[in-house]
Amino acid sequence: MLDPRLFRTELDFVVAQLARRNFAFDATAYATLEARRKDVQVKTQALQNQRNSNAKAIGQAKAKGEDVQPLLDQVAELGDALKAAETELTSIQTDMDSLMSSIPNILDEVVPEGKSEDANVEVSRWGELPEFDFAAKDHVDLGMHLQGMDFELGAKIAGTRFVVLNGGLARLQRAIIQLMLDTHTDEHGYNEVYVPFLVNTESLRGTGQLPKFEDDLFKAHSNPDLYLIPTAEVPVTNIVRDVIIDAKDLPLKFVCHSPCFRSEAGAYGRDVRGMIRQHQFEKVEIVQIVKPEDSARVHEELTLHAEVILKKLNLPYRKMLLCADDTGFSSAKTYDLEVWLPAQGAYREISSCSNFKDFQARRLQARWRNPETGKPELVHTINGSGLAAGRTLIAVMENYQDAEGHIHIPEALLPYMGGLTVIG
RNA sequence: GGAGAGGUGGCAGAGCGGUCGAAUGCGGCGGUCUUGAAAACCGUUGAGGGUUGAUCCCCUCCCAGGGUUCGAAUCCCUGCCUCUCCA
Repeated sequence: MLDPRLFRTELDFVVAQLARRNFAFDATAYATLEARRKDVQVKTQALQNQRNSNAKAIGQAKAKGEDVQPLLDQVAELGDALKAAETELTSIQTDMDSLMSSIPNILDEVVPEGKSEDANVEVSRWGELPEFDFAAKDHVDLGMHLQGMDFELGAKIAGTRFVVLNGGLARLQRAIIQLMLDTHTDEHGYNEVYVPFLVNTESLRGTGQLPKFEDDLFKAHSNPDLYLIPTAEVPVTNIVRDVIIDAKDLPLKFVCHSPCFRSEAGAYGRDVRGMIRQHQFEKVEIVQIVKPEDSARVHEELTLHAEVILKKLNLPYRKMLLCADDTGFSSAKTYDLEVWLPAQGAYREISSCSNFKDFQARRLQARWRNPETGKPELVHTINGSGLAAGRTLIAVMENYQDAEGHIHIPEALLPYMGGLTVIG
């Protein structure tokens, strides 16, 4: 949610900024609605004031034992007028709210213009690409060869875009998750949390998935108020919903491992092969709740925290600054980390680190008490995958394969593999 | 699954349908006293919104949503949540 005051005071600026996203904002319709809101709100409050003073007068007259019937007659029609005004105001406010909550965040000034991922800007690149003296297999061939990855079984049990991992590969994914959790808690100072994987509409509204992106979510059939989380960002960030945080407790740093569930409604036919795009995948999410003045710095820092995992696994990657059109609805600025997949000969997204500034905080009413003003002010929220575990598994498999189709365990994962050094 | 109790300000805890945004205690903040601190005493202390140049002022909020009433924290209905007892 954007600051309503911004719309009242700098409408032209807002319209121009939203245009960068290709978001056509109807300023005229907004202005009309806003004018009506003001008008009806003032009217309603005047009527409420009248009702209150009438009631008070009647109470006082009654206390003195006076006859209140004349007063009662006097206020007879007030009730209907007030009810009508309140109904109209509520309806305007509902319209205003749905309008406002469907508007994306304003982009950071450094975000490049662009209408597709081709316009994303490479910020940095790390690692040396592996060279094989044989034809590198992709993770699907490797996984089937090792009898550790079964898509047909996933399809039988659940449907398309599901997988069953078996034996060493199942353990490898768990090792990857543990490495991430240990690194973020022990080395980066995050607090590990375990959270619900089903969340209510309030929570999804708070982080921005609702109302616009319901199609991307799985909804619980028996309880229409519950959805499977598309990312741990939702439950974790909602920890601070409706909270006023002490300045001394900031920043709050959370790390959370969870499964993620996505309908992939807009992705028919994309990445249908393998584990790249599944309805269910594991992810370790890192989240920071910070003072506004810190968010730009922390966004860089948090992205580096995700990069540390790739470096520990010695996986080549590049960091991309997403362009205007590729930046998510709630985000002001996003870095994607893309890992090298030898079989595809391409870099693929493995982490997305975003600075939401106060956009989520305003929806969440997540605030801190600024000691300088003494007032509650909105926090900034920042999060990123650190990393997507399923895709990390793929990357490890493809980058650490040998000519026999065996997977050599990266050194950083050995402590978690129970003595296993090679899968195959 | 059955029976009951309850959800009030940062916390604890009052509140005959009529100056109740809400007693009181604790905590927080400011002050007096003190060499300093503690104690004691005095004062202060919720959030959102409207209006305004800024105050004043006004509105809303006592779990959520409806209802009754001139008037609801208080009465009625529904939902959510918490607790106790029984199975």
